[in-house]
Amino acid sequence: MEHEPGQPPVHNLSAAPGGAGDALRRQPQVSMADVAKLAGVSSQTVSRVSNGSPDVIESTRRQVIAAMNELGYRPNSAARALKRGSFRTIGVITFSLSSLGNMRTLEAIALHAARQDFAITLIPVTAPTQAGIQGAFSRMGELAVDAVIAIMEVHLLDAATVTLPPGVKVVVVDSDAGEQYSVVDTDQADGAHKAVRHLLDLGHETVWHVAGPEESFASERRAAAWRSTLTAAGKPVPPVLRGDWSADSGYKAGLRLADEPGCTAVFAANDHMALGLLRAFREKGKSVPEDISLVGFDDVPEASSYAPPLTTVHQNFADVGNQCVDNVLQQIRTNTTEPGVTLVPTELVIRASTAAPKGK
Amino acid sequence: MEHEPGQPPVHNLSAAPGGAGDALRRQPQVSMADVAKLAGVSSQTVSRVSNGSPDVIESTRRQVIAAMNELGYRPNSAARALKRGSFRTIGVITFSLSSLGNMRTLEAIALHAARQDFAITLIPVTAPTQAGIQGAFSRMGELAVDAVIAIMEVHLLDAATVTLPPGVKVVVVDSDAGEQYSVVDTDQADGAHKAVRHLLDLGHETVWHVAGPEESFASERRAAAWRSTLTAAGKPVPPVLRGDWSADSGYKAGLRLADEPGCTAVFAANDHMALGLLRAFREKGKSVPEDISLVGFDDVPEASSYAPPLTTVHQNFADVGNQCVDNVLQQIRTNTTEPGVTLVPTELVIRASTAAPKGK
DNA sequence: ACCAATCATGTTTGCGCAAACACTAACAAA
DNA sequence: TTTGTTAGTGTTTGCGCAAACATGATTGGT
Repeated sequence: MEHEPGQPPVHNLSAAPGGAGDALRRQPQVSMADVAKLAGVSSQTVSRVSNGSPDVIESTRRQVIAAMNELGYRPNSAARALKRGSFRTIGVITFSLSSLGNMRTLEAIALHAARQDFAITLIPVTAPTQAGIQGAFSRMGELAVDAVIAIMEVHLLDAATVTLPPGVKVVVVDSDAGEQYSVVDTDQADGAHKAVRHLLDLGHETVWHVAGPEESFASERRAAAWRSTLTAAGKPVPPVLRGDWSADSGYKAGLRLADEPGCTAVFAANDHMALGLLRAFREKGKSVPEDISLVGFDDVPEASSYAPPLTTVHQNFADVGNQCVDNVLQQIRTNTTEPGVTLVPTELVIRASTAAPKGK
Repeated sequence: MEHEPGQPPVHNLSAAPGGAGDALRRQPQVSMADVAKLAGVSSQTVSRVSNGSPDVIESTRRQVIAAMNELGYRPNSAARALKRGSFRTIGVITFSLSSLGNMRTLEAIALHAARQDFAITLIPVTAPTQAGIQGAFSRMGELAVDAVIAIMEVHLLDAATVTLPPGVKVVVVDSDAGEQYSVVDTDQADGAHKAVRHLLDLGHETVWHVAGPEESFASERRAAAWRSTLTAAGKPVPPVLRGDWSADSGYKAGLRLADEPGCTAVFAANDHMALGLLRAFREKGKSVPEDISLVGFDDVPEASSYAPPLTTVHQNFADVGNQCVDNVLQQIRTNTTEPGVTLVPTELVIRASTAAPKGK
């Protein structure tokens, strides 16, 4: 077996060139030509080695690699990108990263993309305004990304007259724009359904709901699923309380709910609001789960340390991220744009915040 | 005022070119030459307009911009980077993003960099191993970033034989490697000092400490400051309990602490562990702050909804991020590398989890 | 009217790389 | 032998842009 075909590209060269001297001005980069000269081959051969072409005889390859190491050669990705017309880069547009879910998703995206040798460029959007998004997409264009993953509410995306360079693929997270874009998201409806079903199965007459903000698709879909599950079970649908995802808003909702006589079961649209509810119930002298059962959504790491440990719907953010990358890469490879929705399943994690209602 | 000097670069061109047709293969990008032809000028003039050179007469500029818009021209950043030798990109290396602090810092970095027209490339490191870091830095080299911000424990950085291309600047967060690198970090010691001081001032005999993992510099510095504050006050120094930042580990520590007879005040190295402590104390029948006072660190958004609302040390992650970017940009501009430590102050947020000890 | 000093623009060049093609040597098939 | 055939390598070319320099068109000063 002389030189097996398709050797992996030679990356990861160590040993930077010497002392960089004065290091003012842009250091003359070591180019393929330099390596070629030292190795006594043509620069094209260096290119071939650098790209793992199988058509290089082993001895030559070794010489070239030796020369690369000696000079500390690093491929210049600008030139490479210029020539190839691709940076192997995916742009990720996000609003606030401060939501746990977004961050986890981003992390998974970055990891998964790296695995396939794609880099991630982060384009943060300051304000959820037309201008903000417009600017982000514009920057995208300049950055010559091969694809874009947008982690945001899609109605904002629509509002902006998106002017992506033609040929750039888009995947959207957290939206219902499956007809226009490729969408990947947690199966919100299924998760909410499981949560409500669980409470109903325990024997509760009905389930109250503390929803997230109206602008959030995730919130709206959880609410819709809550409602439809109740309706399907022939249970009354109590009025929706609305929070803003924060523990504080949950606390406020909890204060009201604690005074609601018939309320024995609550489904909070996320764990942080559930935390607020827990606090409110405690202050009002309602114990969980004896007086009121509570289910959250997200399964934040601390959920098991809430008092009591929270029954909640686990979201698999890593999977969402992976799916995004796979989807986008697929689009790049096949050069097609395929709208559609990919749903990532959830899992109900039952802990100590739910029980059968007292009377039963 | 005909044409004021130094007009801002023309970015943000709207109106993508028409229908992209079949859109297979790499779309022939609209180049400066195309714009030049349409505008009836040389491509150099287009370049000048694109870069906001003041040496272009207003009428010409308008023509060029019109042509740009008509064709949907977008500067090709690959070519630009090739020519200029800079991508205007900062690489950010992180381990897990799932820590609140890291993600907040990252967000601030992204926002602040964008403000100065720098892009962010995310380089995630899977495992805290030599190989992992090595790989990340290697990718950095290929990505031709102008600078690197490493959000990680620096001992890992040291362990890797870092081979960054010469001329790339580095800033490290969360480390004490101020002699080698430029370091930006929360003033951990001051924060911990404030926390302990607060408890002492309330009249507690001493303060117990639930530390983070030993590998963490943040954890170690908080612990050191806790110790020195006690010592300076002439108080006994109880043994350190050690957690791993998780609420669960805090819970376990809390179980032990609750049985400790003389323990009336605890300083937890982060809020999540404090949450676990709270739960343990509750289960053990110890009430906070009546029996035991507790201070956390981080000031996570939910801290105010803990039971009771947590007194904690607020970290200004946004500031850390901004400082990182400023620092790195400064290094790029002046082309110098200046080791040193920038400390971002903390703030003690007093809520309901601390009080004077019962006897007093 | 002359020259010089602007100013606005055009021309040439090459950044580093890899696609396309050209070439050579070695060997097999006819 | 001649003619492919292939494997390994070299040569040319141009990606899109902007620095450097060149040119032409205005000015203003004398």
